[in-house]
Amino acid sequence: MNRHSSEDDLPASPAPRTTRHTRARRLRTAPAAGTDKGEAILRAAIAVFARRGFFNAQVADVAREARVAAGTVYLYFHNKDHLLVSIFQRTMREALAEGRAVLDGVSDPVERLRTIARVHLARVGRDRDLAIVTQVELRQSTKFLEEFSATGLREYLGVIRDLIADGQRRGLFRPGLSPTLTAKVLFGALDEMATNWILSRRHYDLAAEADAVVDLFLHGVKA
Amino acid sequence: MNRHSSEDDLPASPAPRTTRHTRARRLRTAPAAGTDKGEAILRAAIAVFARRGFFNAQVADVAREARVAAGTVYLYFHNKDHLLVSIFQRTMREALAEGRAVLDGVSDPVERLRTIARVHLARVGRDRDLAIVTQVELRQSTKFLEEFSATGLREYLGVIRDLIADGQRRGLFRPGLSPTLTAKVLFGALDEMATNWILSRRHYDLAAEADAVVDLFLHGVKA
Amino acid sequence: MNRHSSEDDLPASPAPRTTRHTRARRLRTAPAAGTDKGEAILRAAIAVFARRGFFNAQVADVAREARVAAGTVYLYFHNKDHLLVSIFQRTMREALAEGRAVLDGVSDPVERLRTIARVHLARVGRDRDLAIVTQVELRQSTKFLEEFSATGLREYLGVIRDLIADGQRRGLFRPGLSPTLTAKVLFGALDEMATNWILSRRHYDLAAEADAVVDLFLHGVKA
Amino acid sequence: MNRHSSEDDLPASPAPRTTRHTRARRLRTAPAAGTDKGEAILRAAIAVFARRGFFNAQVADVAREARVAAGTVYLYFHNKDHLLVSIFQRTMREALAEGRAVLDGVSDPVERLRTIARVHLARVGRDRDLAIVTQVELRQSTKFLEEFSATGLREYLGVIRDLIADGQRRGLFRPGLSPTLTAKVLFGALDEMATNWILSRRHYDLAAEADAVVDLFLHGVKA
DNA sequence: AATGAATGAGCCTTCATTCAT
DNA sequence: TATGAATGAAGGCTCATTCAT
Repeated sequence: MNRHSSEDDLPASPAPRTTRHTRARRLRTAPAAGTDKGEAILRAAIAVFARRGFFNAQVADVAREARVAAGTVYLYFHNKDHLLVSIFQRTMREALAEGRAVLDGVSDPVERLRTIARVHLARVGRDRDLAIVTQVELRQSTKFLEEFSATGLREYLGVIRDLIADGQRRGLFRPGLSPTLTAKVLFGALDEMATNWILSRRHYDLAAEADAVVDLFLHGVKA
Repeated sequence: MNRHSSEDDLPASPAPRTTRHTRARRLRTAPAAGTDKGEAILRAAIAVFARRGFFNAQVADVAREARVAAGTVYLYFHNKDHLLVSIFQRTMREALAEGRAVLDGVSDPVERLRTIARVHLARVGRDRDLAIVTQVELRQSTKFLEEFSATGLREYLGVIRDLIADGQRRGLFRPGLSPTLTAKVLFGALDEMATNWILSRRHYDLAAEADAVVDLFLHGVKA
Repeated sequence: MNRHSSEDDLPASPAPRTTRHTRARRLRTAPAAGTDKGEAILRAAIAVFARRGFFNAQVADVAREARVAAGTVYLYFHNKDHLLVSIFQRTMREALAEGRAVLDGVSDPVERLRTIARVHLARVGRDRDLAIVTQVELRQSTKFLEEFSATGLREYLGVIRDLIADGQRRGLFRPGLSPTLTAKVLFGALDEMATNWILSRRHYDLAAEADAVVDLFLHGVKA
Repeated sequence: MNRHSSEDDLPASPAPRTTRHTRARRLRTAPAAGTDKGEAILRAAIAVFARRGFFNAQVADVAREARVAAGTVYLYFHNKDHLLVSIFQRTMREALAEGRAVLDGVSDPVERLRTIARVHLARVGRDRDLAIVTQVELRQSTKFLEEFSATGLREYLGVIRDLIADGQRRGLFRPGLSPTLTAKVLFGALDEMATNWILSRRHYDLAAEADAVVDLFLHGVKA
């Protein structure tokens, strides 16, 4: 983790230069998924980072996995770090987009909770390599974690927090609870389920546990 | 993370080498805490790993922080990895010991839950550097995480799981809950509180949140 | 300075390739100056080499400066070295041509000396970028220097040497002097004036010093 | 020529740390010549740079020539550039010291001139590898040249200039001459003799030409 | 036991050059 | 002719580890 370059967003095919003298390659925000080389490199990075860990993975490994020359990686990403950051940003953006889309028609706080939990775990459970990267490799350093925390997590916790507050206003949830703390508890529970799933040898259905977690979150353990 | 050497336990005062070129040095299991150089090196490692991250920290940094020559580190620890593993093992052992001691006279499941939460967060909140290492640096790779999971976490979750099952038997907790999942949820909640505290700029009292978490865990959010 | 390709001369409009995969492209000897792309590339190279130094300059920089694609450079020049060699050869040729033209009607050895010095310094002082390349960048390696020495310098020194010998024959110059050494001394003096001018922050008139140098060369320092 | 590190002076055996936490290795100014590793590396660098040119030389080559591991070079020099800078600084310092020592008892301006020329050419002629480095490799970039100019050359020219001015005051030299220009002319002449000697295949005695150059400088070419 | 100079394998990144379009 | 995306060899530098003292 040498230098940080969080300026850019997602990689893509080297974009047509808008100005003549663009030195630093501008990278488009959304590559045509599955079509171009940047996409292939990013996929390769996910696989390689998951397999060997970010620090042990070599850029050459990623290039090989993407069936690309080593130098080509640098046409699409500023450096090794940027690969990880890009994976994170892309994942976060897609997750939040999916979440918002799914939550769109749901106004009942309880139902929203259930939806969030299901989408969260279904997403993680869908791509094990990606899950390893986001659940493990991304949390390598406080630097990344802080970025993670500052960027995506804050927003995610915000959604839950608002939902809780809304439920309290509607009289559905206990008024004494701190929405912030409550949001952290739910996220922590889901995150732990995810991490446990990754570390488990068994390939059980992670999403299937969403309802149980929400049930516990709603009613507690007390009889 | 080059090679792995999980064979040994905690470092200690270097035993006399039996042969001249003993590659693997024999390290006592339990160093007289706080007394010898191995202890100083371990403390230094915690500080340095917290400050710069495990991968960016150099063994020479740790040695300097411990006011010791670089080579000396290798008299007490097999390699850089072993420093991290030792920190983890020592922390885990102490945490479990403290937990057991405190839980010793407490039989009421609810009270046990409260105790666990308080001790957990108080421990993390007591030493920020150590917390950074255990909450962040230790989770760098699946390799470490798996060891973490296999060694300490399993036991920790076991304690909670048993407690839940006991509560269920006593009719205190809802019978339908999976003790295992329930344990993960509680651990996840506490762990998230801990990680959030580390990433937060504010130095609030982490332990103070234990009761709120337990209350939520016990009664859920539902009104 | 990877490979050397001193076979060819100046770049020109790319000749039609005879075979499909002709590795060495045939380049005309004398491009229509100022008209074609090769000329633009050469100019760009001078600017870029002067600005960043030959080794730090990238071929892509030259291409960008010439408003041409990177690959186009290779249609006109064999490789990066060839750019430098071409600059040198062109400059040398032009300098010698100008020198000969100006010296054409001058037969008096003293006047010839004065003319040479004036033309030399005026030439260097006319184009600072080019001067940087010829005075500094071109002298990077013994390889280039040897070529420089073998090609242009030898001829240049020859002109001075003959002039000195002629003057001696005419009884104008001291008979004891070695024409060769004397030529080197004059060239060294002029060259040093040129290099000093480049390194100086002040943009004084270099050519204005020609007469003083010649005066010194003619009469020495002795009172 | 990537980064520049002109802060330090000559390399030497890793100096005993004065303070405990010296991160950046301080390098002593004058290594015990011929005794330590830094010296050996510097000698190796001169040989390798002379043989292959600075840019084409690899740090590994230098290390091999010095019979040292590649990493060891970095214990004594900050980076590749620093090797070249160190050669230059050391040479300059020694040359100036020798010059001053030899000039010490000489007050007659003419004799001083003769002495300077002899010492200058004798020095260059004494070590061909070193001469190649200082006459050729060191003049690679304006960056180095500027440093060269600013550091040693300025002082060198200053000595000649003062000598000229002194001679003028004493009525030995022509009053109309600019001491500065005159100094450049002499230096340029000597420098050219040196460079020519390097490029020449014949291994003639460079120092032997000193008197002829000075004679020309004193009396000019005019009969 | 302790030191710290020395080692050398390892890796990210650059950039001259190619070639399909 | 022209393009510029792709290539991949090359090399400076780091740093965990060793070992002579």
